[in-house]
Amino acid sequence: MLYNKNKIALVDCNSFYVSCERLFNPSINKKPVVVLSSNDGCVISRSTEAKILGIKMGEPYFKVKKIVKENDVKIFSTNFALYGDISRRVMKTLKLFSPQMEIYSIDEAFLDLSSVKNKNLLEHIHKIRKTVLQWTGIPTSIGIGTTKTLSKAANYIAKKEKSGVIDLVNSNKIDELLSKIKINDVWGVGRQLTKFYIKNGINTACDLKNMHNGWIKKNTSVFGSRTAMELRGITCISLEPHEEKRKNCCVSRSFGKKVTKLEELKESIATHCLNAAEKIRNDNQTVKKITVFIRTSPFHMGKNYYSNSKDIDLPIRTNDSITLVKQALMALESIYKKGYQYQKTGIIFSSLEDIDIYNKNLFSKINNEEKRIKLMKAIDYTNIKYGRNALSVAQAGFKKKWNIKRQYSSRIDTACFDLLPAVKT
DNA sequence: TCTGGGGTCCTAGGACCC
DNA sequence: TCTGGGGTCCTAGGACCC
Repeated sequence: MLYNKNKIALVDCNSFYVSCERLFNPSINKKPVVVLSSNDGCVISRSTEAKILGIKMGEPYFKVKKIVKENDVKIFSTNFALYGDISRRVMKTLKLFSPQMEIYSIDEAFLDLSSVKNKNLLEHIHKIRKTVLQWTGIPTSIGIGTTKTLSKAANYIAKKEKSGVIDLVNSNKIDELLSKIKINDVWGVGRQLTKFYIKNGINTACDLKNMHNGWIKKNTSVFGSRTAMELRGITCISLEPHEEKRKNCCVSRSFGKKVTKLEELKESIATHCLNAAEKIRNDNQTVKKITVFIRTSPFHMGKNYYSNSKDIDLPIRTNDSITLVKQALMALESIYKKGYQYQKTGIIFSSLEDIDIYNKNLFSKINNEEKRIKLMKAIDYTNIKYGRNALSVAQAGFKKKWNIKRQYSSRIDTACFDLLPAVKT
């Protein structure tokens, strides 16, 4: 086996959404803070202080209300405009340390640091951490290993260290450290695999690493053996520095309150459809298949539960909002049933392709196609300038009574002048 | 009363063909 | 009326991620 000389760092922002809110509100530093998901439904980011209080990730807000009240926990609704902007600043800073970088999520990136000498490695990652904090105000943890999975593991431990940094490349205690990671905390091991592994006596990352490869291959999918090999330092998941265009685009929302009327469902589907269409136009893509889905609350199964979806295979690829909304509403009407309390609707665009590939449509059914393309461009431009929904179609509704709850928003938008925080002098 | 949203990849099984 | 084997491609659904 070849000795793997890769050095992959995983930089992960600590309690990212909470850290973003703290940037503009220093009074909540060192206090318990949580950020809620859309519709103020679940806890999706917690400060260390909130974690200590026992608030779990993903827990519904109504279940932790008592803890929140008793401990004066600060609450925020999501503000993705803000988090996205801060994320871009963090990534831009990281890129200076390695052009070979893969943005893995809004708050994580893999960096290829193979060219850094071993003896300088630790110093180097401390410098990355310090720079990101200084330039963006966001605290991070950094783990480094010879594979992505090992860097994830290192990062997991780094999060608990005061230094915020763990180097598994130059470590002779890899097994010891991996023994501290429970099997369900290993990257790539989810609920199902955890159940299976524990049943077979594999309880930690170290157990999995030292398990016979033949056994893993036989009993799990390629996924399982890939993870185990990566823990041994054999690269199976390579770094992908080039951003790929998305292959699917989904826009869905839960309602702020239950909805029964077809008219209101129509408004929501039209709204989601417009947002999705804007997204794919922005990426210069067209769509071939759309799926519309509606459902009542899955948490009250059996009690008049209804969930259905409808696919429509478009005769011609398009990204024209008007055509797409029309199709989506037809799909909705075919699955709508009276008498249900709907909780969520959504739309999925799949088999997306680059627009250039199918630029010319011999059989286009849209009259004046050129004009329509110009119209879409005008809509997108106007909405960027004057805010989303400045220009819309009538089907999307005006009142949107069904719209989400967003009770605790910090209302900071770094791209909107009126919502910028003011500094008193 | 109140339970997020947006992705990717893998696999089994069906449809179809020779 | 009986009956084979092998291949490809597509899709739905599951598992996983943040």
